[in-house]
Amino acid sequence: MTPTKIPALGYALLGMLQKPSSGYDLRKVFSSTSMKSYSDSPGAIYPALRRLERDGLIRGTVEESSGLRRRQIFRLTPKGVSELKQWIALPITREDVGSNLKTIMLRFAFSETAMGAEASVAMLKSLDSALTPYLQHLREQMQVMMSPAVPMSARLSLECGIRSYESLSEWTHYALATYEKEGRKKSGGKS
Amino acid sequence: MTPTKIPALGYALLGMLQKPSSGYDLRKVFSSTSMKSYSDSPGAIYPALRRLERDGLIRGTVEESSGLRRRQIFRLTPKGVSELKQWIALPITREDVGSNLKTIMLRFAFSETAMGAEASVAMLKSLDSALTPYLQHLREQMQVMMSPAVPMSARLSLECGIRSYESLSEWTHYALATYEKEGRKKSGGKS
DNA sequence: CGCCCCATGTAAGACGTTACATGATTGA
DNA sequence: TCAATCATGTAACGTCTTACATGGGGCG
Repeated sequence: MTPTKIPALGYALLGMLQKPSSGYDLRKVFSSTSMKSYSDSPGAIYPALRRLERDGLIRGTVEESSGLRRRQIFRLTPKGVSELKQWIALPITREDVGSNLKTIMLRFAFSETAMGAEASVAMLKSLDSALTPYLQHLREQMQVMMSPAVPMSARLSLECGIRSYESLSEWTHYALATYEKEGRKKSGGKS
Repeated sequence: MTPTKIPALGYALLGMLQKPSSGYDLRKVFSSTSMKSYSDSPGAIYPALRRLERDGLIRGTVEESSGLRRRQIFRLTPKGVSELKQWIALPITREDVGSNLKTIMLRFAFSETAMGAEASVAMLKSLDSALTPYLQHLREQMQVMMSPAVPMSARLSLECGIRSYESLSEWTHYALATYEKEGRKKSGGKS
């Protein structure tokens, strides 16, 4: 369906554009948050915006009224909204957990606004499921690394990864509990 | 001094080449570990190796004796060794901690073989120093996000980052303690 | 003999980085 | 009026992705 594959930066922009913004606004957000890893340079953002517009996922309208200067405000089109939702709802695999964790967290951050709390909860469950086998895989690698031939810094480095995924696993449970609490508040105490 | 800037993949290869290997060997390691995020495709690795060789950082020699088939074994040149050391010894800044953590951990993993345990310890201390202000920065962002206008998934996403850096901080202390223990063992109990 | 794995490569295209360019507005 | 910031772009360059190509070796 999607004619061209969208790179990570494109999806980050789509997610941000759930609130209509100019390219400059987006750049500011990108450079002031951890999203700067998706590039905050104009040479990346403006071409990316034009590609998204070319593909009909966003549309820009010039704003003159605000007295300042020609500013292009971009908004998601219906097609853009559905593309964003589809990206967020993508299944989470063990491989993703290993190499695209940043992207997964970005999708999660956008999930509630784009698709509601149920989708966020679903993502958390999916993430938790992918995490278990991945952690097991890492622990197996640790067994291999226990040979004294392996330098300690390499072993510690792997240990750092394991700890970080353990902490992530704890976070998923914490986040799920948080959503449960919220749900009870909204639907009235049914104790 | 270095004529061309070396991308992350190049340094990953340099580090791996502390043990002489063929391009195929490297690919296998890359795809079977978390280093696959530096790309495990031949279209990236072989050109990268050629660039490193062009810049005099590695040298490849054909091996025929093993009876199998034409295989190029690459080794670090003295220039390559010093480039690798210099990369590992780079100072760790708050910004690095935010956007290049993966690279930092890779440098640490290589540090002991390349420069000895003292360098690894120095990296850990440098990392710990950079971590404190970065964590503070994240906590300040959390204050901003406490507004109810911010969707919970976005807040949780930031919380995940904070926890992950807290866990990293604990790991640095654990790793430093591990090196201290090692040091005592080697230099004989001076209790 | 055919098939799959070893081991190496190449070509097209898309993308990001870097650096520069442009003009209009605000503040000193 | 000078500098800085706002807001947008463009061009060159290098690199990665994807997909394909090549040829020998072992195995059934």
